Amino acid sequence: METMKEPGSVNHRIREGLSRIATVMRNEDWNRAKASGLNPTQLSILELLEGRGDGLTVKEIAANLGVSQPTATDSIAALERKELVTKNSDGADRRAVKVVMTPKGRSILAAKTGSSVGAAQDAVGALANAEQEELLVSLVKMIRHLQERDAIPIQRMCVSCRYFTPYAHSDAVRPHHCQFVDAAFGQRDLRIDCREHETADPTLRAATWNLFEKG
Amino acid sequence: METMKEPGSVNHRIREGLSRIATVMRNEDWNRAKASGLNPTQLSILELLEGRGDGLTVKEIAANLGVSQPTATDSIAALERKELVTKNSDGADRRAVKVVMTPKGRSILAAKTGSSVGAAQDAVGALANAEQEELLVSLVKMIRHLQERDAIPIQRMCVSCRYFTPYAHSDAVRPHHCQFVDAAFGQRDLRIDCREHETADPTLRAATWNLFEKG
DNA sequence: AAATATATATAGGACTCCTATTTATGCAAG
DNA sequence: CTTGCATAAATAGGAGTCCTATATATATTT
Repeated sequence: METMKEPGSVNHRIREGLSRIATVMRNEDWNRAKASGLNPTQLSILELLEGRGDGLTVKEIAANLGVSQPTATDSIAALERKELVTKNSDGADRRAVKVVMTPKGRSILAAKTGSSVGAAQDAVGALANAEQEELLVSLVKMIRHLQERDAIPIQRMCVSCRYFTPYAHSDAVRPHHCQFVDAAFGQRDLRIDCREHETADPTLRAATWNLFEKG
Repeated sequence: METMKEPGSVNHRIREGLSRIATVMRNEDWNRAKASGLNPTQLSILELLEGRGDGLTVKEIAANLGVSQPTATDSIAALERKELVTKNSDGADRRAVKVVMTPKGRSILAAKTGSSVGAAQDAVGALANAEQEELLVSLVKMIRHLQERDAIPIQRMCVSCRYFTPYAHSDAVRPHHCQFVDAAFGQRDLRIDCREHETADPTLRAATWNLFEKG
């Protein structure tokens, strides 16, 4: 469309759109967090720690938050002051620490979860079911692309999980199979952050992806 | 999927996915901004001001950034110190100020724009063309939903523009029409932030949306 | 003219976020 | 086994985001 006045590719416009929605989500995060006496960064550390009994190292937390290591140290310190996390020494490496949630941290998280749908999720709800599914799959593809390029830490998604077998069934609604729970499930149930996730080795990951993408 | 261990709706998972990608984008923004001696907030104010000769009020900037008004004042002050914006008094309302870019601000923005594709846009590029189009349309729908609920300021999108006529042509590739440039264009050219945007009145907006959604 | 509403600015404080550097380990090679 | 490089986290120092509450100046309404 050279006739249009503005430059820019679809990619660029999609980025713009994502960015607008991200702004709304950041706002919602503030409100969600404030209700627990936290700020969004602190809350997302808590969420990150959820269901990871062994905890995470400072470095891992920094990578997941996409901030520098000293910044992660800062925010973890803020959570320590509030007694929502503690640091255990990592048995294997005495330089490292494992940050784990305290019971108090868990209760704060439990109180918050489940409440508050928020405008952004509401906007997703305005899409037709088929569109939601397509959107979810597109996001999975994008995140997977980022993972392969080390632009994002490995996420706990089905497509990188050793328990996942795509298109194991001929059922159009529930074609996939999760060996962990030994059950069939559909595109719209693809996990972005599954507690039971276990990263498959690169060979299996590649094979799984191949199957998944072909559909 | 009650058989799966984790709770959560598609909405929730989509939100998670959006949030992961937002983290990557935030990181890229840091790098883009740093290259200009700015930080992401300052850069996005500059981008917001781009192509708005009259400038924007502090309040409008705060709304667009999704932050409180004093925070906007803070960041604008930081930009003033760097002489990238100035405040003009608004002729109509002497309480208000119009923040406008200085030539120096414009040159910084010009230097930056066009460079740097970034991992997030790259990930969008990994999607098939049809998927990109669907993704863009889904984002437009979501943003429009947020606008209607005042959860986001009016964006300069085609679908809220008085120059936009959806499905004016029978051409499957370029069904839409922009009266500003008097040209046909397609779904993948839908603008998220068009300089020429002029907000249609609510009645026209509703009618336009109706046409657009029916497809 | 008084009361109310609106647009910014100010004050005060917690915290994010960075880079550069230090400290304590870990690991590898001579 | 010790010298030396790599890595995990902490510290130091500093700019700036971001909030709430409040003050100030102007609009607007009654």
